[in-house]
Amino acid sequence: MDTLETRELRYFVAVAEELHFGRAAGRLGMAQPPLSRAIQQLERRLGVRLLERNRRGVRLTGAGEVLLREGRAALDAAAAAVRRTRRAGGADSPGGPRARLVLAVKAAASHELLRKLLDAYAAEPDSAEIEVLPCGIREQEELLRDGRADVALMYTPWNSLTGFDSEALEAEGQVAVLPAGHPLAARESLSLADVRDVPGLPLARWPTRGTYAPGPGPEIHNQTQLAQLIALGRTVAVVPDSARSWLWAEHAAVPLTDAPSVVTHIVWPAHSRSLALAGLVRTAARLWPGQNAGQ
Amino acid sequence: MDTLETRELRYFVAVAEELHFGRAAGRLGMAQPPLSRAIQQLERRLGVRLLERNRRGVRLTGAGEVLLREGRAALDAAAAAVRRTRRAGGADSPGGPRARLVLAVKAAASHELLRKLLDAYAAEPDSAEIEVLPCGIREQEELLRDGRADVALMYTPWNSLTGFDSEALEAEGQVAVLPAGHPLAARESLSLADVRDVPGLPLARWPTRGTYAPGPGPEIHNQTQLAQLIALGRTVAVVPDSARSWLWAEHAAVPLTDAPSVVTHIVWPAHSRSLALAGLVRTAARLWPGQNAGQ
DNA sequence: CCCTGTCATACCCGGCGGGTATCACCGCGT
DNA sequence: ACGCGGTGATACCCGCCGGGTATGACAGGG
Repeated sequence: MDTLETRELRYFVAVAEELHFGRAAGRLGMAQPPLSRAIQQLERRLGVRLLERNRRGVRLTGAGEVLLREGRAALDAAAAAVRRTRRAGGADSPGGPRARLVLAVKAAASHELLRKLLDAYAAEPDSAEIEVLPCGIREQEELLRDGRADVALMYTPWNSLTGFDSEALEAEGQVAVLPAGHPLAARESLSLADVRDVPGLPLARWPTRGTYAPGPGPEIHNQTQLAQLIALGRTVAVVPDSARSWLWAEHAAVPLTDAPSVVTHIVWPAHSRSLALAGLVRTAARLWPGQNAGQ
Repeated sequence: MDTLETRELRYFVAVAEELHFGRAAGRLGMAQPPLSRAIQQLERRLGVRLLERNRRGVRLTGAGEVLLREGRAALDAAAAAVRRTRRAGGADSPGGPRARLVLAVKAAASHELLRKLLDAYAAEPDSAEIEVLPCGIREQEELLRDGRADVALMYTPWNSLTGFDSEALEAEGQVAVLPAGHPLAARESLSLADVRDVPGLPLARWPTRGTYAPGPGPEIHNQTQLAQLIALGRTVAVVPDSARSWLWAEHAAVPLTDAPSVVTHIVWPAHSRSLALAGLVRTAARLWPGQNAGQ
C-alpha cells in the first residue's frame, strides 16, 4: 500500500521525462497501453494526480515533479546497491581480485593534483587499484550516487557537494584567458568587471545543469573548442590557475583579483564504509593538510 | 538484469536483520519457502553470495553487509518518494490544506531555541504549519531520510549530519551535573579530566547507535532516569548548558573548560526544494546570523 | 537415536503485468 | 465541414511468476 516498486518508479520517470506515453513506452521496451495503466494504478495508489493529460501531450503536476526528483534518487540508490554489492562480492572471495576504487574526475581537470594523489596512494601499503574515470562535471554527482564511482575530485563552486562527504584539498585563484594579442593581455591583473562586457570579446558561456544561460558569448561544449575560440579572438574565458597547463601560444592568461577561489575537494558518498576509500582519503588529507574537514 | 525491485530489497533486508528465514517470512507476512527462493534468485541475479547458510542459522557475507546497508538506503529513498509525493499532492490542490512541515526534535532538547524559532517563523507572512515531532536522537536521521520528517534540529557532535544539508544556529558550552552536596560541586569550573574517574562517582554512559560502550557508569535511557541517578549521588553527567533548565534542586552544574561545544543545527534532506522549508531555514538564519553556512 | 528446528525442493494455482486491437477525442489541414 | 493523424484510455486475453502447501535433507541436542 505505501510501498512502491522500482518498476513503477522506472515507468513514471520515463513518462515524466518524455512527457509522452508512446515514446516512454518505446524507451522502456514495452507497449503503450500497459504503461498507461501502470501510471493510473500508481496515481490511484498514491491518491495523487501526477500528470495533467491535455489530449495533446502531458504535463507534470507539482506532485509529479516531486516524484520525478525523489524517484530518480530512489532509482539511483537501488542501482548503487546492486553495483556496490557486486563489487563487494567480487572482492569477497579470498585470493580474488584486488580491491578497486573508481575515481571520477572532470575530463579537463588539472593533471598535477591527480598524479600527486595517485602516486602517493600507490606508495601506501596495501593500497587498492584505482580506476580513473574521466567524465563531465555534472556526470560526477550521478556516478557517485548510483555507485558507478566510489570517489570523485570536484571543484567548488562548480560542483555542489550536496549530499556527499568531502574533504577540501587545494584552493587556487582564477585567471582570464585572452587572445595573446588583445590589449587587456598586457595587464598585470584584471577584475571580473574588466573581462565582463569587453567590447567585441563576449564572455564564454558554460552549461549549468545541461542548459546555457542567455548571453552574447559562444556556448562552450568542451575545452578544445574553447581554446580554439579564444585563439581566434572570439571570446574570453575565466578558468582556474591550473588550466594554464593546456593553454596555447596564442593564449594569454591574466590573474583575476576578485574571482572566487576554486577549491578542489575529494568527495565520496555519505555512509561509505570501504577501507580502500578511507585509505585514499587519508592519503589526500596527509598531502593537503590544514584545509577544512568536510562535515 | 541489473535492476532490483524494492520487494526483493525488502525481503533481503528482513532476512539480513533477522538472520532467520522463518522469522523474516513471518515479519513479511508470507511463508518461508517463497522467501528462500526469492533470496536465491537475488543471489543468482547479482552473481554474489549474500548469506552463509550454516544449517543452524544464517550469517551475512561481506557483500551481504553492503547490500543490507545500501538496500536500507534505497528503501528509505523509495519510502521518502511516496511520502513527499503524497504531501505535495495534498498541498497541490488550490484552497487545500496549508503546507505543512514536520520538524523532528530530540525529545529532551532545550525548549528555548525551539520556541524562539517557531514563534519567529509563525510571524512570517504565509508561513507553513509546523508539526513538531519529538523523537530519539538517532531516529531523527532515519525520519529525515525516509520522508517522515522534513527538517530537524540536530546537535553536533552527537548527530553526524552526514548526507544532509545544514545550517549552524547556536553553539553552547557543556557543564558537569553533580549531586548538590558533592565536593566538586563547589568548584568554579572543571575539566573533563576532573569528572572522569571521580572516585565513587562514575560517568554516566549514553548509548551510541543503540549500544553502550563498556565502562563503570550506569547505562542511561532517558533524561528523567539520569536526573534521578545524579540526585542519588550515583553518577555524574556531561550535558550542554541549556540542559540547566531541567535540573533539580539536588543537582549542581559546573562549567567545563575543555568539553567540546555543542552546536545546534537546522538540518534538512539534501536536494530538498520545498518553499516552506526554505522559509523556515531563512528565518533560522536571520535569528542566528554569522554562523557557518553548512556545505 | 529420534526429535526438533533449520533451510531447500517440488508442485500447484491465481493474479497481474504485458500484448493486441480498438475506442474516444482533439487539432489540423484541405 | 469532414476526414485524418496522433494522442492517451479501454477491453480483453494470455503466460509468467510470486506465493502457498507439503515435504525433504540435514545437523544438534536430549
